[in-house]
Amino acid sequence: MVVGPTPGSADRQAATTAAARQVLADHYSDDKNSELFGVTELCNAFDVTPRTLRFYEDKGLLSPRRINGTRVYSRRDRARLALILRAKAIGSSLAEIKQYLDMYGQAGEGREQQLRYVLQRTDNAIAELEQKRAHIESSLAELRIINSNVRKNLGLPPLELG
Amino acid sequence: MVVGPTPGSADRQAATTAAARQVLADHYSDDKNSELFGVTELCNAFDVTPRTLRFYEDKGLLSPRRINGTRVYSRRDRARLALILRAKAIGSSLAEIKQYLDMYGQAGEGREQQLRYVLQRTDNAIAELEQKRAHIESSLAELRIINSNVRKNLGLPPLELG
DNA sequence: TTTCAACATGACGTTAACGTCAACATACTT
DNA sequence: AAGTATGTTGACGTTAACGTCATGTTGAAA
Repeated sequence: MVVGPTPGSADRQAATTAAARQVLADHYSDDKNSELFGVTELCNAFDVTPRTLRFYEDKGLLSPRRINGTRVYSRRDRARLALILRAKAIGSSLAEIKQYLDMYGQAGEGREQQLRYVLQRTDNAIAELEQKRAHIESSLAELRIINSNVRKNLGLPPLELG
Repeated sequence: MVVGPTPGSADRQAATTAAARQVLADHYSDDKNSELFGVTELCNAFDVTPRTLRFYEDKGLLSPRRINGTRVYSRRDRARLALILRAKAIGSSLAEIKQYLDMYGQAGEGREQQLRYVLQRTDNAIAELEQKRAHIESSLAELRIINSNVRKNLGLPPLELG
């Protein structure tokens, strides 16, 4: 643990990595006696409509269990939904997200051929995400200059570091 | 100038900022005797179709001059196109991009009321971009764990730092 | 038992972002 | 002059990602 006024970037990265492990753990979870969620519950939690959940199910992105016809979502389903929405927020299509979710499925088992395929895919996905991040950094740099200029013209102090 | 084997993050940020200034300079350029581009020229350069350029023009994102009816694009138009495509790549809609481009327009002049409005908008845009970046960082962290696990299972060395 | 709220399943409608096609003008080459 | 390349404008088609009904079912409350 590091104590101090400005948490270093190392801390942030460690926290991010820990969060990532949790997401993966949820994803791998066996779903046996894990807590279950109803459709409205999930809809409220993630601010989506039932139609959206059904649409994702049609597209094969979600596959909740059915109890008497009614959909019941597991913790794993919930984690997948979170991944879907996050991926959407950075501009991925549902088709891409489907591929994306496959990578979260089985990274431990499988024959060598299968493993190499997963490896290839994650390599590509990582490269694409880094590319997107670079785009964002560019946009941020430009907006900060504009922002700074406007602030100067208004006689305001500069922005704090985000 | 810093010389060394591993260019520090400070260097990268400086380069990014410099690039950002250039983009803004292009955007502010007067367009008088600046080099001009034809439609196919731009299409090849950015890998888009003429239909796309016309569509953006209809939407008010581009407004090239006309010479004898034929569209002629200035350096400024080119810069705007680059901004459009970059914003698209991180999941912005054309409607959002239109707002976005407005912020690049005039950040120097305008009455105080106008300036404060621009300030507000850039603040918001910056916050949203940082949010997207956080999403990307999360995805990257997860994919790197998966990638690392697969590599371990294949007896391969870990990935180099991106 | 009726009633009611929450779920289900089609089926059709809608918006964004272009693709595609037809028909025409302009300009340069042969 | 005739063809060919390159541009223009409609106008309609298409795909993704849902929204919006209409209609039927089911479990719990009144």
